[in-house]
Parts: sequence; C-alpha cells; structure tokens
Amino acid sequence: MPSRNTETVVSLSKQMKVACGECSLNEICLPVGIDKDELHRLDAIIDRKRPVARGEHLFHIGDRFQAIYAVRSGSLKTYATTEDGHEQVTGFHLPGELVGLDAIAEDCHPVAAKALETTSVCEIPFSDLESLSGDLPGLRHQMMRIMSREIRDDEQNMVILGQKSADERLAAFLISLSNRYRRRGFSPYQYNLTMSRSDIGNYLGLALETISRLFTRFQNEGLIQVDRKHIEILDRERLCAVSGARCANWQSVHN
Amino acid sequence: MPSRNTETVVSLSKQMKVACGECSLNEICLPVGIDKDELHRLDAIIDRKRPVARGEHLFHIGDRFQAIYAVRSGSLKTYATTEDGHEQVTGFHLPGELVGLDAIAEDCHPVAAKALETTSVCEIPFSDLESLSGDLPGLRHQMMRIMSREIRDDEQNMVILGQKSADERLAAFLISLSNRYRRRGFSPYQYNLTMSRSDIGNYLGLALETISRLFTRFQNEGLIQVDRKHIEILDRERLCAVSGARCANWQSVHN
DNA sequence: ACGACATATTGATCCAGATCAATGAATCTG
DNA sequence: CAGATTCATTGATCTGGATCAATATGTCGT
Repeated sequence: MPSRNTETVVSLSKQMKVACGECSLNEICLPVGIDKDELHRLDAIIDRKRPVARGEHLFHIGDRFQAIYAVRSGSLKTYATTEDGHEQVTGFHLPGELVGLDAIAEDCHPVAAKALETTSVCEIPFSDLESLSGDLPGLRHQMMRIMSREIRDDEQNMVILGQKSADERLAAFLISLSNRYRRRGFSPYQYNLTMSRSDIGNYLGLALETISRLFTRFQNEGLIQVDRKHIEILDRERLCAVSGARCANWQSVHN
Repeated sequence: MPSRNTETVVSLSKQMKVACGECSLNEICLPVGIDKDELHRLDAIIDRKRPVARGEHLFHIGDRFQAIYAVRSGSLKTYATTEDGHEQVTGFHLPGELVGLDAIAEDCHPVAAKALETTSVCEIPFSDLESLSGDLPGLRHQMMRIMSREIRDDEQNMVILGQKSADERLAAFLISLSNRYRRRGFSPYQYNLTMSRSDIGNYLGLALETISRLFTRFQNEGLIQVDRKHIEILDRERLCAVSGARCANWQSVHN
C-alpha cells in the first residue's frame, strides 16, 4: 500500500502543528472534560516532538522520568526485561493513549517504549502537568480516570494470563484491538497489526508458533481472514464467544 | 498463638480511634508528604469503619464506586470473575495499602474485595478526596505516586505470569511478601500467610497442588520452613536466586 | 467430643502448548 | 537484483504443570 504511506506522511506533518483543541483525539486523550480556555493552558506545556522512526526508542528502561507521552499517530510497544535478558511486552499503545504512567512513583522508567512504526507523540513534562492540575479540576479528574483505567486493564490482563487458554487469549486480543480502533474512528472489522507475531505471543504469554497456528485455525474456522499483517474479522460474534468474555455487543466497548 | 490474638484485638480497638497523625502506617499510606495541619483536613473526610469479618466483602463486583479504602489492619484479597464463573485473584492487600483505585474510571468496581481475616479499613469518600486534592498538592502527588506504583506492580505481575516458571513465581511471591512485611516493621524472615494455597495458586496462575508441592520442595531444599500458614525464610539469598529477580539486597525493597 | 466440611498433601496420569527443526515469504542492503 | 536477514508458517516431539484421585489434617458448630 504505497499510496497509503504517503497519505500517512502528509496527515502526520499536518498534525505536527495541531493543538489539542484541533486534535482529532481530544475526545479520548488527556483533554477530556476540560473546557475551551483551560485547554490553552494545557496546550502551552505540551511539546510536540518530531516523529520517532520504527524501531527507535521513546525511552529506555531505567531512564530518568521527566514526562509522560501521548501517542498522536502510529503505535508503540512497552516492554520490561527480566534478569536473564528476556523481554516481556507489557502493552501496545495506540493514538490517544498515554505512556509512562508507571514511572511516576520511582522517578524512573520501569519499562522501555519502542515505536512499532513511524510514530509521533506529544511530550507532557510531568512537573508542569502536576502544577497545572492544581488549577484545573477537570485535568486532575481525567488523570485519575486514565490511571484508574490502566490499573483496571492490567487486572484484566491478569485474568487473561492466569485463566485463559491460548485461543481465548488471542481472540480476546483481537477483539480488544477491534474495540480500540473503533473508538478512534477506524473500522472495527479490519485493521493492520503493527506488531510482529512474536510481540503478540510475548504479550499473551504464548510462543510465536502458537500465534501463527491459531491465526491459521481461526481462518479455517471462518472467524477471521489473515493476510500478513492485515486482519479482517469475519464473525465477530463467534470470535467474542471464543474469547469467553462479555464483549459481543458494542455497549461494553470501553477500551 | 492465642495471646497474640487478644493482643491484636486490643490494638485494633485502640486503633479504631486513631487519626492519621497517630497511625503507625502514615509513613507508607496516603498521608506521605502531607504536613501536620493539612493532615487534619484529610482526617476529617476519612471514615473509620468497624472491622470486616473474615470472609465478608468490603465491596462486590459491579458495586457503585463511592470510596477508596486503606487497609488499617488485617488483609484482603481482590478478585475478578470470568464469564464462566471462575475467579481470578488480582491482589492481596496489607495494612497501608489502598484498594478500589481500579474503579475510578468506570464508577463501578471491576473486582470484589474480601477479607482474609478480621480486617479494618479507613473509608475515603472519593468525591471528598478529589476536591481536597485540589487544595493539597502533597495529597495530589501521593495519589499519583500510589496509582503509578500500582500500575508498575501490575506490569511486574505480567512478567511473572508471562515469563516465569512455577518455582520462580512462588519464590518471587514469598520474597515480595517478605519485603512488604518488612516495610511495615515486621520480620522479613517469618510471617503468616493469610490466604489459602488455592488463593496463592490462583493469583500466580498455578494449580493449588503445584503450590503445595513447591512448598514441600522448597522446604526439602532448605530454602524455607513451612508449618501450615507459617512461613520462615531460611535462605533468602537462594530464594531470591530461584525467583530470578534482582532482589537479594535490601536496597531494592520497594513494594 | 462429635461429625461435617474446608483445606492441604501426595501420587498417578494426561495434555496444551513449548521447543526444536525445516522451509517459505517479505523486506532490507549495497 | 542477488544475497542476506528478518519474519511467518508448518510439522514432529517433548515436558511442565494441570487434572484426577485418594488420603490426611485441620477447624467449626452444636
């Protein structure tokens, strides 16, 4: 999809200058519940960085914590490393999502953030954010909500890693991505995976071979259509059933 | 330990009236970084409830979110349930720890909290806490720190569930409890488990039989001494090595 | 002190998914 | 565009821990 790529680049460079007020993500990002004139004060502390290339790091493990980041376009993965050098993917981050919230407590990053594709972010210096939140109750509330949601999502991950079988895990993952893309105005029925099979497997506590086999099986069963990185969800109802979660209806779309 | 029990009851009833300023936990709980006169304002919004009996719930899944709770004495487990009725323990909570932070975003509790023993808590109405945090930067900061730490701990759990073998998981769990008891002024070398083998297994993504076998094996290997609920750590160094984490020294004790 | 019921230990068997291995397809590089 | 390199698929085998089963060992209520 070469034409798609140039299109992306154009919209990127346009978005470079976009303030929160004009950003298409402001209904799902940090500015939720903040009124027009307060928004300018938030805008003033945000630093819109140049894009991070695929494979580049936004920050490394152990880096001093100074800012949180909102994904503007593209996507990131965050990962921790074990003593013996193994990597554990702790999350994938789409536009409108915040990364670095886990670093506030200890003032240093416990995970690294790596771009899965060309990705641009808004840098929000934490000291500024903290003092500003003294003045803006709405901002304070939204920060709380975002952190709370992250805690809840991480608990949900514990359920997936602790209780679910391989096929349930992958189905839940595909549905979750579908919901997240939908929330951002994209089709919930087809999207491109920006991460490798190995990343998915690592995130779900499975071997990459298992992911590959399951994609094939899901496809044979008519649940999805897989072409390389492209996923099409053919039978969302049944995929939900496989995941073993209450997610068949659009009502419960919250992540 | 019958004498111990009466002692606990006495200190409990004494503690019922204790304000944050006099509470032995105020160095690890919500009031960290809040000065003396600000503390009174925090005190004013906190409701010190009568103890919750073992097996009783502090809140259930789906309950309307109104307050967060700080454990004053005793301990709790929180757990989610899957569609098919299975339970996933998402955490154990010791004195000084907050529960309910995952409920802020959706205004209802995604997990239930159940007392593992007679447990008393401080109830902190969230709306009061939120407005108070507008006035107290220290309180705001501490809330952020606590939530950030929770996110980081949950990520750490993902590493444990996603990467570690059964013996690594249990060793890491025992060391983590040791660190947490130490932080509260108890011996890091011996403590009582307040949860069942089944709860531990569930939390760690293992069968209860596996936990039982590992306790036996760790004991045979001279790592620990197990007597029913009582755990004595005989060789902390080696137990850390088994857990496969950087936790042999006291420096890195942060949870 | 009694059964009744929950909790823990230990042994025997089984299987989901890991690991090992080989091949195929895309994408990168000079 | 040939060669190199990364990523994905598919098959064959192996194993850690689950599950099933039987038996202690508490602990609680009356």
